Amino acid sequence: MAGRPRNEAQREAQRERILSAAEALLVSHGVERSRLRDVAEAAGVSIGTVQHYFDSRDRLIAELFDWSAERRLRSWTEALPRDGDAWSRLVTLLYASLPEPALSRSRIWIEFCAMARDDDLRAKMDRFYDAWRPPFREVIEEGIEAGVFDPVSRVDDIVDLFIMLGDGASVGLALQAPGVDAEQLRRLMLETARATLRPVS
Amino acid sequence: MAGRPRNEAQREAQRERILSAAEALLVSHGVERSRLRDVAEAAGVSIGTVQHYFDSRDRLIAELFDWSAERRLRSWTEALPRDGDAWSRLVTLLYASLPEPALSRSRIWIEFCAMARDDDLRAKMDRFYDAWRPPFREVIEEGIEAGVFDPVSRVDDIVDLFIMLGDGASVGLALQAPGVDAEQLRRLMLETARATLRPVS
Amino acid sequence: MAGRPRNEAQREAQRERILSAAEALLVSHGVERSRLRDVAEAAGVSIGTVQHYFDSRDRLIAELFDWSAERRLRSWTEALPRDGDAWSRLVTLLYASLPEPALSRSRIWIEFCAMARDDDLRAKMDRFYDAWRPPFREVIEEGIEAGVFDPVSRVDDIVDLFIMLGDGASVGLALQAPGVDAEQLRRLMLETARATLRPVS
Amino acid sequence: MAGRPRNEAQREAQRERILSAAEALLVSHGVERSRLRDVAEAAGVSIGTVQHYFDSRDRLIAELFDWSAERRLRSWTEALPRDGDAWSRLVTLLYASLPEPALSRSRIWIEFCAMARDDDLRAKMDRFYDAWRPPFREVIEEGIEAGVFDPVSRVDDIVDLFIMLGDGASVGLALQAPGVDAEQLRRLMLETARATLRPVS
DNA sequence: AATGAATGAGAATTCATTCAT
DNA sequence: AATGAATGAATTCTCATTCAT
Repeated sequence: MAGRPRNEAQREAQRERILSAAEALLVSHGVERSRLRDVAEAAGVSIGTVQHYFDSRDRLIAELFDWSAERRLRSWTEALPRDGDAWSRLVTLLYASLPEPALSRSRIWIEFCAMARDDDLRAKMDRFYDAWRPPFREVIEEGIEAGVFDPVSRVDDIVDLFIMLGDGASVGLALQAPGVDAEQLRRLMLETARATLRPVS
Repeated sequence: MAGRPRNEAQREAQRERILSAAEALLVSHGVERSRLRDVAEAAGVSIGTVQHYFDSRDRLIAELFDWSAERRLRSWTEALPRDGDAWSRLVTLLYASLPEPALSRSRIWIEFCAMARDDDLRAKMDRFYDAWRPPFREVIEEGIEAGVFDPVSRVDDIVDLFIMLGDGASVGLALQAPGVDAEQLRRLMLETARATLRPVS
Repeated sequence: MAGRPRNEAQREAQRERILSAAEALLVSHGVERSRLRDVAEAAGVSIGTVQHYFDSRDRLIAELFDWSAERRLRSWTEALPRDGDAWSRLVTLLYASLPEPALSRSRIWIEFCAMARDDDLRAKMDRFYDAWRPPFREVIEEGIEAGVFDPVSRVDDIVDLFIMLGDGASVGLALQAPGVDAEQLRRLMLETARATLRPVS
Repeated sequence: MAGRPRNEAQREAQRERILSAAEALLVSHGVERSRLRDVAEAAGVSIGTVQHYFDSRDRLIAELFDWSAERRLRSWTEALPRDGDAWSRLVTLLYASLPEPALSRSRIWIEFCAMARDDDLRAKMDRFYDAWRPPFREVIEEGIEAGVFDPVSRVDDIVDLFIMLGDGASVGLALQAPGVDAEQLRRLMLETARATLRPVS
């Protein structure tokens, strides 16, 4: 069947459709078990179309990572509160850093971490990893300046601690480990923040 | 070359040899990139021999996980200090829970987490995940009883926090994220432990 | 060489081409000796193409049986004479039930019988086996009503007798047993029919 | 484990044990699906032992055919009645030619027929096929001389007809075709014999 | 633009055979 | 005599990629 000429918006919609189908597939079957053929089927297009849009499987995966990571980061930064006191803003940040609500978030994240052995993807991951730091740092430093935080250690360490907690939460969720759920994770984060930043009540 | 009958010990040695070679391979190339052929070559046997011992690639991977997980756990529990005060023992535990010394250890661990999609492997992972809790709990409770710990929250939460930190560290190491290294991780763990358990100096 | 989109008819033609090549191969070499590679070569396509159309070797064999059995049955029922007296029509039926003209036909037939161990194929065979009965029964009953047949036993038994003769003929032909050939088989069938139906001259 | 020296009888017993296990396997899984390994397991010996006794898989199959065919023929000839009138002796022969009682008899027979494409086995099968003729011929000719049979056609044709019926019965039984069972087959044989030999009552 | 038939390289799997013990 | 570890050739299976339509 001959294709119809598409304007930019239609092209983009088609791309998103394929990416979205691919992401769902990666979550449930993993990267290596997701064949181009399945992606095409799930997206309701032909294999040829997938390759028309993404050239090769490797590029599809790479673009999927970008798309996925960017979406996650954006949805996080959009959640950044502009007002309120430092503590309440930090809590919002912490909660938003949990790979919630969908379990799929943690799965895909872990999957990408596992793939990050080739330098190309790892460099991307690093940049992504790094992007989490500034917002945390800002709100903490603000709290310190405002005199409401009394951190037990260096700010940088506390920032990295929060990020590690987010990653650890991803692992726990992806494993669906017994006793690990969203509520518990939120509690752990809160308690850790309280213990390390010692906010004045 | 034809095989010779082997006794049980020799059989087991051969199995270990293959598992060991396979682990090294998985660590450096990842699960999906490790072909049977490479495993055989690395172990210095034929592909047929690998399959003689493990039936299929899938089984090899599965058994490798068991073997790997068990070894990691054992090496951790063997590191459990029998004497000393609660704090120094806890520190030993925390340091030992880092997927050190080989950075590669975290890689394979994350890889296995990513694979834990099917219930079979996930159940195994869960049990493994669970095995980390008791030692932490014991030493913390001991410290409390001895009056040297003054925890800021429930013991169970602190235990899970430490485990999450270990997982988060694995992710950070696997990604070789900038600024993340063994020393920093040890520092973070120590500070977190200090902040949440408030050991009496 | 890349494939081109094909319409339904072309697809079917390609399928038939492969099936036909496969049948010829199975006839001459047997099921187990016919490798996918040979089928592909005989059909003038690549192995991948065979698997594109039939998924797996097992499915190819299964579909080949369906295709083969249906063709044999159809060619038989198409040979059913519409006019003439009961006796001459019966003779036509009997002759047509011989796995002639190709001796090879009996080979593949016996091969399929031998494979009919699993219930799936056996059920198919049963249905196929059963399909031979009605035409025989009809012509015999017609002859009885017309008063030209005077059977020595129940019609159903005679029908099954003819079918068994057909199968026995297949075996004899497949074995190329000494003294067994198409002409002798036709004679045997005729004499048996005459002895059991006692047609009025 | 070192083998014990065996006397001739023990050797033969071991052979029979393997052959017997192999036969059962062929019946249930077919020749091609029966691996040496399964035979060994079924016989309770090692693969090496099977090959010690039969050299190669092909020889095992070949010897299995001999053993199986000879056993079937012997059990048939042993059933040959020495006394009684021609008709009752013929009936005994006919019944004994059915691959009864075990369904496995027909299965293995069909299996061997299917294999008989290489000349070596086919020659053996032919000789085996031929062996059925003399006993039938003798009893029929004796009946004719005694004036109790009045055959509708040449004796040779009637003999071959009976043999074909036996083969057809094997096929029907092997397929477990609906309506085909031992009793029906006996009835069909009897009626056919009566119709073609016209015994004087 | 879209399709999917065709390909073939790469990987896993099967299994009879060899032979040291 | 008996074993079964080790092998490797033969085969099937997987799947991204190419490209004519």
